[in-house]
Amino acid sequence: MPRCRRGRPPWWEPRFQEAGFRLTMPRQAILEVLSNTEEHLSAEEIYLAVHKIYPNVGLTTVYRTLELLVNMGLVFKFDFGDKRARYELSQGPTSKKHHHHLVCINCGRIIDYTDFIDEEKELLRRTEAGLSEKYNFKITHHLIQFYGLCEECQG
Amino acid sequence: MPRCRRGRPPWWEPRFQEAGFRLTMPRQAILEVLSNTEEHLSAEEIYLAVHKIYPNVGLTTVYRTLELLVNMGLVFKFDFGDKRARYELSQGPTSKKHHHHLVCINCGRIIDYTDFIDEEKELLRRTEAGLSEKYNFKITHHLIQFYGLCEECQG
DNA sequence: AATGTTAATGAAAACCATTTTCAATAAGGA
DNA sequence: TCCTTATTGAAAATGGTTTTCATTAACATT
Ligand SMILES: [Mn+2]
Ligand SMILES: [Mn+2]
Ligand SMILES: [Zn+2]
Ligand SMILES: [Zn+2]
Repeated sequence: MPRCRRGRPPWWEPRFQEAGFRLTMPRQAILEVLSNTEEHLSAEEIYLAVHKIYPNVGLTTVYRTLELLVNMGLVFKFDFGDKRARYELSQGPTSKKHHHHLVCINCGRIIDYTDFIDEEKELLRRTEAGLSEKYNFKITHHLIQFYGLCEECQG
Repeated sequence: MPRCRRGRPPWWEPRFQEAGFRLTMPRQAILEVLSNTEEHLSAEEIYLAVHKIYPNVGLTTVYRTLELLVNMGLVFKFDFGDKRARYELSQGPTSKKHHHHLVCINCGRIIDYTDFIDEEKELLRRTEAGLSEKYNFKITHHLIQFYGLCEECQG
């Protein structure tokens, strides 16, 4: 199993360095897969993608790596209601910023949206401030999803 | 197993009537349990509560009934990240209205909040309207949860 | 109140995404 | 290159939820 050293060092390398985790080939492969997709992949989907290039990487490692990446804050883990966790790179140089999701309850399609987030941001800021004070609750993050029917699933 | 007929007919009776579902004892017992709690119970917790009064009601029936109630819109199903679904009566004469949740990532405590929902409502309305138009997405419902540390889990 | 139809039920087994176990491997420092 | 030990893969276990299927009971009809 050859070491993964194609091109320039990826942006996540220093994150592993400073955290003291080993930057192994399976971990790099998983991060590459997540970097090169627009979708919200499940663990098994990531496993299959990695498996094409490195057939000896196991599903267990995919689960373990994803847990690590979530703990490191490099990856977000979502539940869109289809009985399996789905993962998304939390950020990155090329990637989009923080966003919320539209979830089609018919076909399962996920739409990222950032459009109305400016109005939302202000509300969120106020709401979080109010809640923090009222309940003395230290908010760290939030989950906002809208469910409904996508364009193709209406009519 | 005696029929459940204590006191005045509960508010959900007509909902079963018109939907053509049979109002059985296990179903009534489960609705009673959900009516008499402030918590967000799991299927097993509901099962245990029902089991105290009707030991012959099975866990399977609890799951099936909850699925039915969710489909009927009488109950909401939530994922608060503790590996099991949690359920809450969606409304009712005495119950509180639509609300969102604060989830403590340390102790798992769930706080219902309705306080800042008036400001939120307006934002939600605008956001949903904008999203609907932009993506031609017909929004039916939403999920909003704030995660963080509750009063007792800080400092 | 008795009957018939069939939705609803309970116990056990199956399901399946995820986690754990454990011996083998390899990343990175010395 | 050698050592330490974090990391890995295969297989087994886990655990919440669902399915199966024979039995029961809700309730519309007598
Ligand atoms: Mn996304
Ligand atoms: Mn609630
Ligand atoms: Zn759709
Ligand atoms: Zn707490």
